[in-house]
Amino acid sequence: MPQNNHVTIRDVASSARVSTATVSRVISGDGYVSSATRERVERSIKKLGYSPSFAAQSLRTKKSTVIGLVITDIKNPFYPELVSGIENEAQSRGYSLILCNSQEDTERESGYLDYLASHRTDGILICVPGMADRQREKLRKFMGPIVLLNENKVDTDFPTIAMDNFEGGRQIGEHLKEIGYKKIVYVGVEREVKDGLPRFEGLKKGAGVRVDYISSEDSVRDAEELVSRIVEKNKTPLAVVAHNDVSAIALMHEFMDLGFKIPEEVGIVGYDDIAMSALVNPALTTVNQNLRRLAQLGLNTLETLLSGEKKSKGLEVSPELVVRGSTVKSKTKSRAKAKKKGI
Amino acid sequence: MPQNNHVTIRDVASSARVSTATVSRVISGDGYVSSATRERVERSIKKLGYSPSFAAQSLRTKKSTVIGLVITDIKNPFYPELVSGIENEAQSRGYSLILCNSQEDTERESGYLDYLASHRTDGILICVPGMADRQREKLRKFMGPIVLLNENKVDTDFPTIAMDNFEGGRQIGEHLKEIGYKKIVYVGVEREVKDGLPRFEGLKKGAGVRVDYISSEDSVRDAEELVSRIVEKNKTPLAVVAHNDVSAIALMHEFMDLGFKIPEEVGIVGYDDIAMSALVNPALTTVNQNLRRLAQLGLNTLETLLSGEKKSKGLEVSPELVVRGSTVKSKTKSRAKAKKKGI
DNA sequence: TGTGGGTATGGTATCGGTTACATACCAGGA
DNA sequence: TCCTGGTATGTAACCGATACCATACCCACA
Repeated sequence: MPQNNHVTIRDVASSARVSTATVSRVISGDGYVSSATRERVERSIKKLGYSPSFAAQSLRTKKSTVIGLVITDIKNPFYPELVSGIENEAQSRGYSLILCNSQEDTERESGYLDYLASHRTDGILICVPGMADRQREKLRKFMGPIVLLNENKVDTDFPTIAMDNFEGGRQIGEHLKEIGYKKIVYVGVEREVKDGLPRFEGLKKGAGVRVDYISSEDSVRDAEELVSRIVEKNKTPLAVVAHNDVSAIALMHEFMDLGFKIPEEVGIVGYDDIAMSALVNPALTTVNQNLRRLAQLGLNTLETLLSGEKKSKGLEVSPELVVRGSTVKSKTKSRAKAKKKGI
Repeated sequence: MPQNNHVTIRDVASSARVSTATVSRVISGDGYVSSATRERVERSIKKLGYSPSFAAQSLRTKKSTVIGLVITDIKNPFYPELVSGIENEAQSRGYSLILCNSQEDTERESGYLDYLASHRTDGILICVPGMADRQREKLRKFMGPIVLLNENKVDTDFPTIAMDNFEGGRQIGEHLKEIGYKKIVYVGVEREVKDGLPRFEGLKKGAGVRVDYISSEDSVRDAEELVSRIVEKNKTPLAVVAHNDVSAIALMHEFMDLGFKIPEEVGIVGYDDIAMSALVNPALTTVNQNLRRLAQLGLNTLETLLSGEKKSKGLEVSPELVVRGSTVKSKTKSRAKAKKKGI
């Protein structure tokens, strides 16, 4: 690696025989600079490999063009999609992201908030259920806009972009009614009742048949037990609606292990539409939460708040059902394919 | 949100009736401060909600305690595991992470390197195959240690932590030999031949039977075509070894659609051991790359380089085979369970 | 010729910390 | 008594940018 001292704006200035002010004008692109000077400066910048110190810039301008994104756990397959959507949206608006994995840990949440504050992050996006409540104090002290993603708008003073969970549930319900399932079981995750309840309500509304509600702390770990509870109490055919795709996939796995036919005997529906859901067998019927839209609205809100306006709070994003093989038997692909390939 | 001006060290100093130097000593915890003064300062800090400006600190000290982590795409399920491992390791050593999604895009790679340079990031971890070559110039100019993760050590001047791909392939091979598959097909991803080739070689060595090599640009998108190529040229039983788990799951899906029995007729092996691999049906036999170890070694190397020592380069991490239902028929779980549950 | 506005550039205070150095007090040993 | 060294605190230069202000030139127009 190169020698110990960074190239500064002064090095560039003296190399191009101008003042630091002129170099600064060249970099920022506003103020008067003759084209001859500009070229000379740009050559020097390139020659020396200069890149301006973010610390100095942000100290002086009191802007960081960085926003914090707090999530629970990047290993939860829901988040990579969200992060990716937000990152693209942020980048296209000139912001970069500090990613904070709170890991469901109050200590870490609060540590990250200090961190974001000391970095003078321009704003914060939070997508951690319940965190706004827990960190009320710290958040109130933060100097800059805060937007909650996927949080219920009624619990909080902060602007929120909510997901329309009721509507997602309703779409699932209608779909299942159409197919003709007479019995539906909703499998919730206890920590996420706030999202789960409206989905459950929507589901009942859309399906118009009886819907049972069961839940556990960790529906993946407990998949075996949940499934045995379901099969003890119900006769097939029935539909199982899980709180998320990972859970749905685990449950589907268990049902298949027990010899149940999917979707004829047991229909499975997930939520989130993670990438993997299209790849499992049968592919999973699920609800796409429209994260791109969420990202756009989130950053829109953040930007309007940054520009000083008061934003009307409480936007909502509509999800969309994605129908796949776990509820609807796909045409016997093997035949179709065999023909196509001439086997 | 609070009023426009941040609390500075001067505000704290005047509130506690000491100089800024004393406040600084309290914060950093070194230098002489009487316990009475320390307490007074700490009370003021808490009262005012002060948190030191990272920009000012890092400008003055020329340290950022931030390291950059460059990956290709957080949506690739291999990465969340890696990111999470590295983040934990980094945090426990007092570093925080800037996550850079290069998206396979040379422009973005180079943009992120500028970004990391201007942030005066203390070091960079790169886990993007081939990037070190493409960005040779920029990397050479970067002032600080750079460690390549999962990159072949022979191609580069930078210290690397490699994954022992040959060994991973070998373990798969031995496992398949033990089961008795006489025919094996390796499905590679063109962009990742550098990892794929040693795995293929290890596979041949371990299996001791014929192994075909086919590949495509995107083995998920092309799963249908790949599978039809495989079934045209081979008779069952055969084993298919994919370059990664996502690809393996997609291929397995296709085989099942065509009516093949897994694992009796077609055995499937993946690579990476992503979380989903344990949840699909049948669960996927795969290779765990021991990312925690990778994270530890990566940060060890970075830290020794930061402390000025020259590190002997070229460490390697050994992977471990994880055997599941896609190659070995699990005991008829349904029976066992039915009994256990008294059904 | 004088004035004014557009263009081009330089000087320098400033952002908020850290740290070298200076100062001052106090206790204990020579 | 004086000196020494540990403890405690303050003063101010400095890190590397930005941006306000000043300066100066040129040209057009009154």
